[in-house]
Amino acid sequence: MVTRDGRRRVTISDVASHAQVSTTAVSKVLRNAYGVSEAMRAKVQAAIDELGYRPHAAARAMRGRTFTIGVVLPHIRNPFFADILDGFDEELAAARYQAIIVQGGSSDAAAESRALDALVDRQVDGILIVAPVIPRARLEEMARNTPTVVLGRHDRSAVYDSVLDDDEVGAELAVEHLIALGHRRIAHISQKGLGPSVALLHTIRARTYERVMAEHGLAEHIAVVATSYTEEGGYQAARELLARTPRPTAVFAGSDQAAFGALAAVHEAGLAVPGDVSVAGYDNARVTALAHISLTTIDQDGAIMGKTAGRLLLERIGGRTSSVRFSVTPTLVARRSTAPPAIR
Amino acid sequence: MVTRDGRRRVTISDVASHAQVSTTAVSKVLRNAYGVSEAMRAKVQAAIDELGYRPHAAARAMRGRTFTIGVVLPHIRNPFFADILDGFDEELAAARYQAIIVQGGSSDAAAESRALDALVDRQVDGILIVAPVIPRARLEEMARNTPTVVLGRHDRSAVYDSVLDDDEVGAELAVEHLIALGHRRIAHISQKGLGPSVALLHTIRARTYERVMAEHGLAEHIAVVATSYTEEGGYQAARELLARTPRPTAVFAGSDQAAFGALAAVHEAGLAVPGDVSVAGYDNARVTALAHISLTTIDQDGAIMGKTAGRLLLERIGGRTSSVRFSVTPTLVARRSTAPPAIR
DNA sequence: CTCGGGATGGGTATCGTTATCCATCGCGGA
DNA sequence: TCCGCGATGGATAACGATACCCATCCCGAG
Repeated sequence: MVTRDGRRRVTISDVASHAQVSTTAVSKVLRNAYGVSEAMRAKVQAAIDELGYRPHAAARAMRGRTFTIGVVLPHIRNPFFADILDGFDEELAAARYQAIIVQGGSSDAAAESRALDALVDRQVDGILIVAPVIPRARLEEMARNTPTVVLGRHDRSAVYDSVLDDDEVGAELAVEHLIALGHRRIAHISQKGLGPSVALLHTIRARTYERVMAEHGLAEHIAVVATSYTEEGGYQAARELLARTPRPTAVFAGSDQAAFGALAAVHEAGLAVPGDVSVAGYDNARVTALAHISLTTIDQDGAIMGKTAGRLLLERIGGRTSSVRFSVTPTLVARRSTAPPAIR
Repeated sequence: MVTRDGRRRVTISDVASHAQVSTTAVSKVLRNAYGVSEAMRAKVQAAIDELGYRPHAAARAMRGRTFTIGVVLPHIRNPFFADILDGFDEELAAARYQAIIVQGGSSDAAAESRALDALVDRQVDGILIVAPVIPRARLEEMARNTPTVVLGRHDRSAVYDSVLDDDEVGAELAVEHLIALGHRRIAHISQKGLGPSVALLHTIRARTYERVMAEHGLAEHIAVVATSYTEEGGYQAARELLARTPRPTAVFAGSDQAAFGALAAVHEAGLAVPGDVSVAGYDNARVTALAHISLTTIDQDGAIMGKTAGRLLLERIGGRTSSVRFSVTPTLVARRSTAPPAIR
């Protein structure tokens, strides 16, 4: 391959001739393969360093591995994904794998499917897909050919690994917390238009909200507005909720990002948090801990989840075929965005 | 290539035999090359659709294009980058290019350099690098071989295109705004440890702050704390500033993310924004507009910058060799985080 | 002294696609 | 009738690495 400035990229043959050995020998050193003496290894490594050789990932992809992991995120705007990636990257870096991220389009099954194809076309060694909305069959078809870890989805599969938190426990914690504070008119912000699958985490959070409300005799106060787990979605949903009479005294948003939007709507309506309306989120994205936000939320340790996803993926690439499911138990983090309702 | 479930991936030869033509003909259709009749095109396209053929990017990379653009972001946590990517992706999708994102490690030159290498190894057709801190020589070496657009850096180059805002104007707007409100003890939060290069945007923002302060006879009140453009950095810097006696009445943070951290520190210290301390940021990330945050900031239109970066990159891939520099003029967006200082 | 086998290094087909030739066909002009 | 040329389709050598298989060397056992 000739580069634009006329210099050839350094290839394995350059290294081989420089070290006076065969390309096979160099390849073996690169792959840590069996049948290389210490002397050979040293000689080849010296030539590699001297020439500044770097393996050509595309060429590798034709026969072997690419040492590349593809990550599909709905959208990089969600700060919780940054927490996940911190743990994921850390785990991968140790194994000299590189993560590449593609955006799957928040809750858009077609876009998500395209993103997945793009990764397969690029011959990644493994895939991490976060909160996917595509059908399970599609996921499994993918996973049969490429090691796959699915993060944040509840259906079980024999062909991919799952990393998730117990959304039922988490949602229960949030709703119970608000009820314990004395709230009765508690509303919920969810996502819409993704089918009724109980595998999707927003469905579980919404159903759990309804169940817990009913268990406490608050069935008549159930109010779910389904928009999306984004600031915009949270804002729209909260505006709609605040316009109702009587308006809710507390809002449980299905994600921190949506809670952010809800906070904005509450302030914009001239109401105080938590004085007039309590707001709780879900994810405990690091940014929610900041003092001026201080959002009550449900913690699922993103960094741990990401780190685990990385480990599971490496194991699968290493040959494991059994299916693993890793679940973290969420906890309530009560901060200053929730308080008892005003007495009336 | 045999996939794990025993099925071969559909290749160009499968399409060729199915359509009863040569692989060359199929390749020509795929590339829109010269020398294909309408009949041929239709026949081949039908076979492609029937078999669900998708080009193998890695194999393509061995001889031609990958239709992949690499994006190096310091870290996906910064919400302003999401704004940039929205515009960028939109522009690329129309040309059937796929963007892949790698994290460059906030302000870590070694990590950034590795991320860049990773993209080159993967044979991307072009590179967008956002707010890089590596030496210009390294950037140019890269750009000579791969079409490159640099976003958010002020050095001029004949080999890559630049997209940026006028940071001098922006910083001036912010400081002048605070001065016009009546502030005198105005502090600034910057980044540290990246060398004194005047090409780096934080350097320009910091120097402009100092210049404007001096021009208004406020040289004695200049106070710069250099941490990093992150929430954590903004928080640490603000804590240090608030501990000083007398403490500043206004803080101009070099980025919205740092301003976020500063807001947290102010609240934690039991002080009010803007009553006790005014805070201004830079970037106008969409999230800053939310009512409960309502951060005064400097707008540089991220979506436009991203869209332009995409266009320039496609042009370069298309063969343009002249160098382009696209600069947006920032504007002040005054919100509720700034106000006149309390009378004392 | 030969033989067997482990350790080491190398030859080479192969992965899927592109790009550079080369071959063929049909048709109009000399 | 023959020649030349444009239009079209195909054969094939790369691209850079891997992995299978084979060749060689050395050493101890029989």
